[in-house]
Amino acid sequence: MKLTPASYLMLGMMRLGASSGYAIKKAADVSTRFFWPISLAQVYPELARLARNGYANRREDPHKARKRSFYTPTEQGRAALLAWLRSPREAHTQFRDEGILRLFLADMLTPEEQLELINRLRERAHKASHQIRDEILPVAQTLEQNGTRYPAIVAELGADTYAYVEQWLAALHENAPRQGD
Amino acid sequence: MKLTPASYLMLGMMRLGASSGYAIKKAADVSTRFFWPISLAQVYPELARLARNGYANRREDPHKARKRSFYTPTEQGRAALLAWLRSPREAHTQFRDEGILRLFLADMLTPEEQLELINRLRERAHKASHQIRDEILPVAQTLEQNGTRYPAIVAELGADTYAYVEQWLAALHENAPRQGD
DNA sequence: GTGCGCATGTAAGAAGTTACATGATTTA
DNA sequence: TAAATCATGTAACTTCTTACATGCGCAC
Repeated sequence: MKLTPASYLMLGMMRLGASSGYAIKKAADVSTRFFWPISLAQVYPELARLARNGYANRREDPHKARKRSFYTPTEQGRAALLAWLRSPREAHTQFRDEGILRLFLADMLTPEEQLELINRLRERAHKASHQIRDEILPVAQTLEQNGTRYPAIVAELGADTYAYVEQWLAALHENAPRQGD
Repeated sequence: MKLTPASYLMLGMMRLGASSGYAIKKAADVSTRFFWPISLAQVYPELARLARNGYANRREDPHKARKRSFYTPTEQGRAALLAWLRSPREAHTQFRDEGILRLFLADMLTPEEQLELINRLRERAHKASHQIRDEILPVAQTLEQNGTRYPAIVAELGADTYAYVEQWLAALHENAPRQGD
């Protein structure tokens, strides 16, 4: 059975204290959303798959009509997570951004439209940076109190990088290429 | 018929002078690869779809045994591309990065392993920045000579952003969080 | 008692990838 | 003449998304 980055994300979230599918999804929404978003329709089947293959224990809450399941990594699950973290295997990355694609083709627009587009992209970077600082970093900082530091580091990296892009686009807007430059 | 960002990418590449499926793929590899990669198995069916629906003209090279097709955008295709460029519709973005996901969960590693991981990510950013400068920017700069400026702007943005991340990770490596900080 | 957040799942489909299959043309 | 590159396409598969369906529990 092949584990994907989403599998490791989920095993990692279990280790950070999220034990139900719903909780894992909520946790991802306030932490990994900017570099590895997941959807509920992924989470439930993948949890079942992890349990079926010995990477997670499933424990059901019996005293409710509607059953709820709690998951914890097995020894095998913890070992697999650690092995992946240590593995030098080429990291899967995919970055797709329709906004940058528009900018790439912006020569077809009028100079005013070009400035508008640059401005929209700048605002988008601003918003991303602030969302990370306001919604994601505070959660990471509570984790920091019991010694889990990297979620906050990653959040800072994200917020700083978007702030850098924002500033870069602001400078481009100032000195935007004009006819005859 | 719904046009996707990949459709617009392909219409845009046609306008920049790439007229065959193969040429479009090659052009994307030295330009949009970092923010909208495409594969040949996407390109050919999508070109057929664009032609079938009136967004592109297909012209076949007849004097060869193995047929080659050249595409140009129709009036409808050019209009659709322009409308999309101007549209304020929310840009589709997806950023998935297994390396950052590893960093997010790096608290499970030993301090030495953490430094190694940071270093690998730093090197990766270094490589990306240089690939853009060495392989993508020069091509964009030849386009600049006939007034097409934005490909070079986008390449600069990419190279600078990766250089910023590289530098950020180098600083993290210097001041890496240690037991007892 | 109604709406919202918690909670679990399935179904259908979009988008993209890798591998396969084929053949032409160029260059060392 | 062999290898690399140009060139076009299909098949099978993976991953992920949206929409659907269901129901609990609490707060107002």
